[in-house]
Amino acid sequence: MAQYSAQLDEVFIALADQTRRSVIRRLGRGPASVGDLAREFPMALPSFMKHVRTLEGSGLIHTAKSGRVRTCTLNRERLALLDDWLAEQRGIWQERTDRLERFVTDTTEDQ
Amino acid sequence: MAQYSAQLDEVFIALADQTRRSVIRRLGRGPASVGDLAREFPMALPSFMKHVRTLEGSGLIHTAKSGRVRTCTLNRERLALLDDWLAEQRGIWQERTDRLERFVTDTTEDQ
DNA sequence: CGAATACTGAGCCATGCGGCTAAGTATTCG
DNA sequence: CGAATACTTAGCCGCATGGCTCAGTATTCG
Repeated sequence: MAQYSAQLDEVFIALADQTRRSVIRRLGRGPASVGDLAREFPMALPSFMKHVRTLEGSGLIHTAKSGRVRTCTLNRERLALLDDWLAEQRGIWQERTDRLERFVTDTTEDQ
Repeated sequence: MAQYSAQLDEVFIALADQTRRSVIRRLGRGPASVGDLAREFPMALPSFMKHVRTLEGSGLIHTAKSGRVRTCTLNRERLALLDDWLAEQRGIWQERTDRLERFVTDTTEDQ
């Protein structure tokens, strides 16, 4: 569970940057090399590589080197962590709503 | 759209911290004062207040001061930004899957 | 009124992040 | 083989973040 939280940290941190979100969006249309991806952003390659490493570290993408080219692929399953977290939150709210409704019903019945 | 992206930044940044996610979870069960919330975390009040301000800045929570007590309330609608973003991603993947399927179908027909 | 409570503001500090350049390595092409 | 390509490594820089303390303000309670 602490591990789950650390993974969530990494995913949220990875997505808390416009550049990295753009990479995710781009990779949604299919794999691409680091060079191809980098060309779309106004920064030097080493700077861009840091973003790639951050994304890879979070598990949101996978990369593999073949020859001198590193290809990046989206790991769609990883975003399920966000779904899970959102579902957890909604579960908590629902419990509260249920409790409130029970409370209202009960107190109404008592009058 | 650039504004939408800036808002996403703030939401993701706000959620990229264990403490702040815990606050969100806690507020899911109902409003609470800054002091009550802070008591659950091993840090000084001014440090905790920074987290509260970050959350408020992102729009995820709302706070209001009454007397000497500041009460924090969850703003559930704000998490819809995450749903929207996730839906956007899935839309992109779906397009790609559709294209791939069309490609496979077309090339199969040609043989 | 005076003391306790609940923040609030100012400012310090260490660390990390996102950018850069310069130089190095490993493949591939002619 | 030599040049071009595609990263990769190392290291610097400025700023933001997340923690702290200490002192201040505004309410509330006895």
